Amino acid sequence: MSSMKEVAKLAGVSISTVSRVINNSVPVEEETRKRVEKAIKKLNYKPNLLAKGLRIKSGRLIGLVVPGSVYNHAFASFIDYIESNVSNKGYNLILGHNRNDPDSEAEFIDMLIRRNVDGIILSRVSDESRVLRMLGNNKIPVVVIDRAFSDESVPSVVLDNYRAGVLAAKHFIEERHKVIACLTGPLNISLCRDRMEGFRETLKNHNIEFSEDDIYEGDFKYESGVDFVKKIMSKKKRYTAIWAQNDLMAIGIINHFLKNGYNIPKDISVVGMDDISFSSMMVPSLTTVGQPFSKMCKTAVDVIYDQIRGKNILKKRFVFQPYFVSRETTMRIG
Amino acid sequence: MSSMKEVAKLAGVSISTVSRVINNSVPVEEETRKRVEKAIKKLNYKPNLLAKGLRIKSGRLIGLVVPGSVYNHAFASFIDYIESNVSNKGYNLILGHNRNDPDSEAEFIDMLIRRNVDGIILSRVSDESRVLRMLGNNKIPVVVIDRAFSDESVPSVVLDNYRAGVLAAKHFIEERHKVIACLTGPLNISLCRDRMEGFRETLKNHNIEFSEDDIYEGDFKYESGVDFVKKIMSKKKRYTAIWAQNDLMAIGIINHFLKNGYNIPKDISVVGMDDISFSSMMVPSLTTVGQPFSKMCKTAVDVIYDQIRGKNILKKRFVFQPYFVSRETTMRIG
DNA sequence: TTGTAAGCGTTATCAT
DNA sequence: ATGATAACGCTTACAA
Repeated sequence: MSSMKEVAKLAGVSISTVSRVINNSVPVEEETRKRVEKAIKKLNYKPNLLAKGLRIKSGRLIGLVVPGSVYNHAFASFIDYIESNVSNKGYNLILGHNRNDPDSEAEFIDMLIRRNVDGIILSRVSDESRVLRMLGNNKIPVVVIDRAFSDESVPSVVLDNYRAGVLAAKHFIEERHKVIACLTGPLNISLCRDRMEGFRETLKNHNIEFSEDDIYEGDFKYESGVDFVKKIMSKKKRYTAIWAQNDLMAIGIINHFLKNGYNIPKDISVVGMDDISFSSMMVPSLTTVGQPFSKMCKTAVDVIYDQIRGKNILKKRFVFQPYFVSRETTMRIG
Repeated sequence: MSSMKEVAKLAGVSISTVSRVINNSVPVEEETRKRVEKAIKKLNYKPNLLAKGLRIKSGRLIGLVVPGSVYNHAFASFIDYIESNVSNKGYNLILGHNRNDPDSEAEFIDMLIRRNVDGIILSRVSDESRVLRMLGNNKIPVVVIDRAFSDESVPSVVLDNYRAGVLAAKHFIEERHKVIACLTGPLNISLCRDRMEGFRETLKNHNIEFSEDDIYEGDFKYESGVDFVKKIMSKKKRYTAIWAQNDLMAIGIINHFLKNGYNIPKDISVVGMDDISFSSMMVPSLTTVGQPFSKMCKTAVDVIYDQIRGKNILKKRFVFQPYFVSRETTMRIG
């Protein structure tokens, strides 16, 4: 790699002139500019980003923390969308999985700070308060995606999870279901409770019986859909409709029913959530509550970008609406 | 962020002593070390990685280039596994998608070089020769995963794709199939041709008729499985077994058959390839030829790591064996 | 318009 | 064993 010095020498100018040509910050005489540009081309010179970053205190880097799991397809799209948007803005993405280990998560965030990252996108950190503490002194732009921080000073990009529950419930109501169950995600996660609330209240408003006994707590994994089916098959109550709070669990539910000779949707209707790519790639295809991942990721990056450029983020919480996709795993009763 | 200077001042030593304590390169008196360490802790000092990287010419960063696509689940696991291994070795991962655009790919690799990355992992670059040219001058450790470079000087981690074809064919032979088709990936990709060869030759050795007419070229996407079924349904020839060169296409095939009232595997056996997580999460579960992604990714990172440490990579090509997973989309004839 | 020089936060060479 | 100091490659006052 050639350096500015070499370019300067070849062009017969000082290194600051080279810098000026590159950043065209200050006017440079046309003739010298040409000379410098020729030298740059000849040496195939590209500014070193570490040196630049050290000097201007910006690594031109954005960090993304995701909960590490191959099995959560939703996060695969997150990474994809975020990377696209980040690179569109001329930044690079530095990726870190927090495998639900607060220590390695902290270590990663530490690294980010030490790299003079220009922004950090957090999705599902394992220890919110610790992260906040780490970020406290350094005024690095941050945005939380998918799960809001309780600390309202950090901007977040979230789904209207309550509304997701409403959409799922409404669908069941329209299709005249009366005996309904819900398989939630971990209930210590507030978005799961929000989804639950929307679901519960909508059913209640329509005078459909739905109690604590009809709520089952899962962990967002496929297996927990399977386990759930085993559990309810051993009970006397026969549900006609089930909402799983993510597609993976819904798929587990459907598959285990199918394996046991049930017909979906004739015997039982199932709705998922997320609208991952596989939900339309199965038979029967999955009816689900979708999240506008692509838009959410774009917004997350925009929020970081605005902060970088010193714009005041007025809105602290960017709420997106879920959409309902009616496919083949649900049908009308009777 | 505090700097060495501040630590030095607080500890009452010179900044070089601080550096020595941190890197314990040179012996430092126990008493001063303690003092310095106390200062470090007190200031919560962490070395700036840009400054360090600039000085020692190592960004402690490894770049990963993947073909950008949400829909290829296999690459989601790639990213996951690579990140784990990279971070285990104390490096960070900087991620870039090459959306089949040689220019943005080149730009990304350029960035990597300018960041003093310590290694680059390439999977499916769109323009091999260009990448090689870019890397030519800079002796950055490189490894190619999933697809070997024709230039044998670059180490690669690959699957024995020929063997994958053999495994698929063998299974069909054992199950007494005679009328067999294959849906390949893009045939300009050599690994697709390798898979094809293993498949074809094995069938030939067992005197099973299999001609060019039974080979269909797909593009690794779900839709191409669907299209394939449409195509063969309009022909007179009735296949009893199909090998798709990846799971996504296999799933497309199966689903379209199911939608048209066929029974899988009774009417037709289907084998996929990759063993993505969803292949075991469907009904019927997918019989497939698996790739040991986890091991391959670990090896790729190890190969980079060895190069970084100056070890001579003797073997230039690390070949992994596929494994066969017999599940529910295939059955014996008659 | 251009050049000189200081400084970003390290490491490494040289004295001491 | 420790401290000055140059250097890594860049940006940016300040001077000219």
